[in-house]
Amino acid sequence: MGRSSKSQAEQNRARILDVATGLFRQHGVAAVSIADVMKAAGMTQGGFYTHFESKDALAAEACTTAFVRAVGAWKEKVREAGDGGSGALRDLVAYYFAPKSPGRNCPMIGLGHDAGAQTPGHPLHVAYSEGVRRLFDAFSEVAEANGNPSMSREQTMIIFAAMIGSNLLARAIGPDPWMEEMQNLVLGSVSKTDSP
Amino acid sequence: MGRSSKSQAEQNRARILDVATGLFRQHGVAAVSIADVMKAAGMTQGGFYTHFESKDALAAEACTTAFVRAVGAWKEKVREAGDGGSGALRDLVAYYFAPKSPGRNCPMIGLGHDAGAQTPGHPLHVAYSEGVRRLFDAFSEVAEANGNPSMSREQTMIIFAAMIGSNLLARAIGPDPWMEEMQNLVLGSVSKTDSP
DNA sequence: TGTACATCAGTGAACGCGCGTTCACTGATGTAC
DNA sequence: TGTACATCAGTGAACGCGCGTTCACTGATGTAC
Repeated sequence: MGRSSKSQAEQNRARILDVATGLFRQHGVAAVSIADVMKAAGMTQGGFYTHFESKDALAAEACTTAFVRAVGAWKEKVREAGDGGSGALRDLVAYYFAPKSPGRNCPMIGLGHDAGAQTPGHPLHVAYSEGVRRLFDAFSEVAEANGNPSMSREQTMIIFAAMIGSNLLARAIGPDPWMEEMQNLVLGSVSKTDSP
Repeated sequence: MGRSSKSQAEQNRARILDVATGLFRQHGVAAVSIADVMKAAGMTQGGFYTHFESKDALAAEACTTAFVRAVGAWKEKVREAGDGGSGALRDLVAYYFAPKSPGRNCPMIGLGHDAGAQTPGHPLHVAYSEGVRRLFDAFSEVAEANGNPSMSREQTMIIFAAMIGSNLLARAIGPDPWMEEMQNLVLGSVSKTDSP
């Protein structure tokens, strides 16, 4: 196999990034090797460095991609729920809790450890911090447009944090009635603020 | 240096476990090597296997130790706050958020990724799951004894989850005004349920 | 449009390195008499 | 209580392995005429 065409190469780069984004969300950056990524992308590992300078560079780009996708998925869910419907936030939280393909796991949880291991200013750390902000902004926007004036910034932040915390435990512990109860209670706390 | 006395060996084993527990809480199991642990314990790496069967076995034991210590620290904080004082839960949450020595980081966050990577039934996974339950029980006990009948199981679980979620983000992002705001709001939500 | 050649995306073996673990060895400890 | 010897906690070098990265090579792609 010789040189690929320019468009084929672009496609290959996109595929590496796509596959890496999913694997990193599922296992974290440190637990996934370049060989894993390239194998999943259907190439040999040597070709990696044609497209990315280093694993670090890929991690940062994949982190950005993961958050962009998560924000996109959230906004689409809200659109599906209908404009300004008062249950939009509840639907969003339910979607967040719903079992998804492993590559669509919450990037705040999947990449949190790797981001925290970097010094501030490191590209992965920056990508993560900005990603979290964008996810919260999307969440907050839905909470505000929820047609419910009593949904304070405080409530929004607490539910956001509770959603993440319960999902962290659920992912670590696995299927468990107690974890389901916790998620249901968090979900229920959204509904409570729904009626004016 | 030849053979150590029986009591010295016991002390050394305890020291390895102690040091490993701290390092694992801070960095996670996967990011810490046996050489790191033994160096921190003041020994060479070969001696490790006199005391533990494998890194896996150490990880499980250190996980148990981490949660036992966390539960102990929580109970002591509550004792310091005074018996049944209505602000005990708030003090506990404030303590949870307070910056601590890295080896005292929340084990639910520090070990969550490693525990989640194991199959159910794996010693580390079991130790983690049981540890989380015990930490929640300790939290719940304080919430119930808080002298406040309006602190429902729902509120208890949500605050517990929110506490974990906001701390996960805070650890990943680092010092940040927005993160402080989030923690203050979570902390504030405890106070709100304090007065009957 | 054809031909000759430079480019470079991708291959696959190799690099140095750090990992978890093993092992021959040491000498102080614990024991038998 | 002393002496002779077996035990075994701890040392430090080595093991195989997988990691991130490099590199000589390949041959289809893109370009110059």
